[in-house]
Amino acid sequence: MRLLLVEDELDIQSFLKRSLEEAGYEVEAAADGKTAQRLAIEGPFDILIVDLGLPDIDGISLILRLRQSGVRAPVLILSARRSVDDRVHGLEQGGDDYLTKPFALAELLARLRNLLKRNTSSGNEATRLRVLDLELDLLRREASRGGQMLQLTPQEFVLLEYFCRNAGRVVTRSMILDKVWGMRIQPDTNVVDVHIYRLRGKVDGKGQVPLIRTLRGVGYVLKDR
Amino acid sequence: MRLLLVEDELDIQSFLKRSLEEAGYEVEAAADGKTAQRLAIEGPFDILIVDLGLPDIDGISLILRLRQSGVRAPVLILSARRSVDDRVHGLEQGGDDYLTKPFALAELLARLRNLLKRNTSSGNEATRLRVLDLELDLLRREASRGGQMLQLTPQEFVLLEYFCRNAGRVVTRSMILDKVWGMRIQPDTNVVDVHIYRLRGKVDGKGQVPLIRTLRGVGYVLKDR
DNA sequence: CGCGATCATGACAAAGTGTTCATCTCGTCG
DNA sequence: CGACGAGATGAACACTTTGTCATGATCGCG
Repeated sequence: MRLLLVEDELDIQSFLKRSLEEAGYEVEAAADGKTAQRLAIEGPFDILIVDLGLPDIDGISLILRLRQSGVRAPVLILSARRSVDDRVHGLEQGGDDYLTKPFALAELLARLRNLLKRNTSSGNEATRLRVLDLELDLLRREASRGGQMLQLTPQEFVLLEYFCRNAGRVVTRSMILDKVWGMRIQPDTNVVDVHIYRLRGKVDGKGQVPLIRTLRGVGYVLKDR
Repeated sequence: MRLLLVEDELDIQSFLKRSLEEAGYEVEAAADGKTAQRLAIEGPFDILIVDLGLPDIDGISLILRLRQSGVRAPVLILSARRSVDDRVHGLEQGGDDYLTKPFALAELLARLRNLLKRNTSSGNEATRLRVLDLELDLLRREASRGGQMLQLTPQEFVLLEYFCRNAGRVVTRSMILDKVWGMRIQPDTNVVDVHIYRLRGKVDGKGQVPLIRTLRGVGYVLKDR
């Protein structure tokens, strides 16, 4: 595993380099942005560790520039700042991670392994459901409507998932009870009604086109067109 | 869609037959188990509706016998019994469903559509994680150890899922905080400790080999061998 | 229009979750 | 060995989530 370490404080650099080599990485080190950029582009690396406090260039800018140069390897960002730069969060979408100093070496190593694994394994295995402008991420358990995140409770998510799997079809209360709550019989409960009510408050709120329609005496339908 | 209706009460049979035909099904009807068996084996059906109260043979036995004869079509079981026969639940694994009388016609139709869809679409898309004798069903949010169901709360499930995804690797508290709780920084919380404690009570309970090991000063590991 | 059934809604009770605090346990290191 | 510090354990509390219940609104039908 080839690793590029970008760290300007030389004592920290040498300490990390040694530790990383002991952990089995093949480490190249750079103390400033310019060197880092040159190394990163010529030699292919599996992963980069970048300290934000570089003398010649802002760490974030360096990373962005590397990305533009076609460097795809994940970056582990080191930062002394307690208050987190928002731009760092943005970077996480690109498969990066970060760590604030001081940190335990064990944690650095664990995060490196994590980044490498994430990158080599097949892409993110999100399972998604889409119905009109409704979107569910089944693994993250997150839902959104029209791009707007919905703040659903776990149970509400399950209910909405069931609706989406049966979009456009009538689902009766007892079907919902079966599949969402796993109950048979129990004639005297209105859990379904109540949860539909709460779900509507979040999914069909203010000014939106209502998606959950009631069929009196039968059940409910989720509109799918 | 060819449908076999097995119902001994003739008034109900004719009512259902008519209704089902109006709903677009091609319906054959039988009033006893022997006739049902003959019809089921000769003509191929897409779906069967079987009433449990047959005169000559127990409905469940009929279904089992049909299965042995190679009938693969899903069965919707009708039952007058309020108290549910356990064997019926067993059948559900085979892609069947059931309904207790009295029922709304709309519900019968909805369940038929559901059964047909389930059968035609690609098999169940459960996403599973396995570590030793631990098993997680990510979509159902159910976990078991050694075949024994674990009664996990939602948050405990998420935590255990994270452990399983990183089985055999060290995970630090801050990694867990990041990925399970989505927090950065916040040095003064022991949510992780407390939840590990609660999770251990369920996963590593009584006499079991402990799977969650503590690495002092570092974090935790889930044993994977 | 008025009645009854069905559904919606708000209030409440119970369970789940995160925090804080205090006390124990046990490895590690001087 | 003995002290220290990290982690485990357990309890108490506030807050959220979830299910139940009672009541009010609404629909469909005569």
